[in-house]
Amino acid sequence: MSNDEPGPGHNSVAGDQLKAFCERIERLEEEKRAIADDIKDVYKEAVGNGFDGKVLKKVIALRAMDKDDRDHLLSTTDLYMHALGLI
Amino acid sequence: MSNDEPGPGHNSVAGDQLKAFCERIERLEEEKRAIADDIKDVYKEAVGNGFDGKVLKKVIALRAMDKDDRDHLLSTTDLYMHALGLI
Amino acid sequence: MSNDEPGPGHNSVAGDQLKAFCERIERLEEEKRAIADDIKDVYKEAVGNGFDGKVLKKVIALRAMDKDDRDHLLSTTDLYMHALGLI
Amino acid sequence: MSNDEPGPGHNSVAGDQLKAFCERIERLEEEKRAIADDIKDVYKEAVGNGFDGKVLKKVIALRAMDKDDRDHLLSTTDLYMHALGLI
DNA sequence: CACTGGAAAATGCCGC
DNA sequence: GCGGCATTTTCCAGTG
Repeated sequence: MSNDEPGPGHNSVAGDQLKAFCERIERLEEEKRAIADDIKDVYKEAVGNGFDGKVLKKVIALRAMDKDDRDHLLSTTDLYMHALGLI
Repeated sequence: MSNDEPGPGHNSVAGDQLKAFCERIERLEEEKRAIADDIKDVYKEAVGNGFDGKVLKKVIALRAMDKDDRDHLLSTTDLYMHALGLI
Repeated sequence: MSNDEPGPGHNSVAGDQLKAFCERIERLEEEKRAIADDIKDVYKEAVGNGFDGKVLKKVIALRAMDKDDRDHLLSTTDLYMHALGLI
Repeated sequence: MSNDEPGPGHNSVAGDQLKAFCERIERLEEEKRAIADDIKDVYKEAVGNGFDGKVLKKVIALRAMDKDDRDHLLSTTDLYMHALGLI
């Protein structure tokens, strides 16, 4: 070992620091996972109430956009669908 | 529509329910995003302290596995790498 | 090892087989990557001709669906957007 | 309509161009899908011959890296795993 | 400002 | 048939 200190073991400082980082990240990831599960539950509840989960997700994405972007997206999509005879 | 009340519009009940689901999901997604940002910050801090972020992520994934799976994975990987002359 | 021949090393049979599998997969992945690049190029060409790449991708997905699914998706989306005042 | 020509319909030029782009992309995507299926088949064959598919995928990724990156990755991972007592 | 790499989301697949 | 997992795809940030 590269030093003479008593202590818990080799490279203990960096090792402890590494472990601390791992634990902080793991804790946060656990929280994130819990929220992701909550989101899934809400989708399930919505589906259970007769809503279409896939469409629900789409409209939430549309709500997140600013109005101009959303209007452009919708009108261009419409235009292309007509040109292709999809509508 | 199922009632005769004056009101904000047709299908207001289902519309309100839909809006409520959207808002619950949006709120949770906001929380999730905040935690994801925290995770990124911790990674940055670790990198700032000299750790390799990519490797850190890998070892966190290994820590999440149960011991048997991890040992099997590591030893099999080693075996294949030797067979291929990668090591 | 299962024979007495001099040779490149231990476990050469399994090692050769492993290497062969790797090479077959790598070859196919290379082909796949080349086609993915071609697809990107076509999108770029379309954008260069004034089309909106994102919308183009959306309508291609719609074309891939069968008519009933597509009609249901479009009408439900419309319904939800109206209910939310997005349209 | 902005012209008086007989013809298949409004905006037929852009519409035809759009359709042509769609068809080119769809054709390429079909090819890509076929190759992806081939890759899956090879993995299945490898697994049928006793190899571990997940590990196989990992070593293929390692083979794709250049030697210096790979060596650094492997040694750093080892270092961290020891520091964390995973090995 | 295009481009690469990496994170997040969406889709599809498989086992239960 | 459905939930969980893996792959794929999409998005975004960092970088040259």
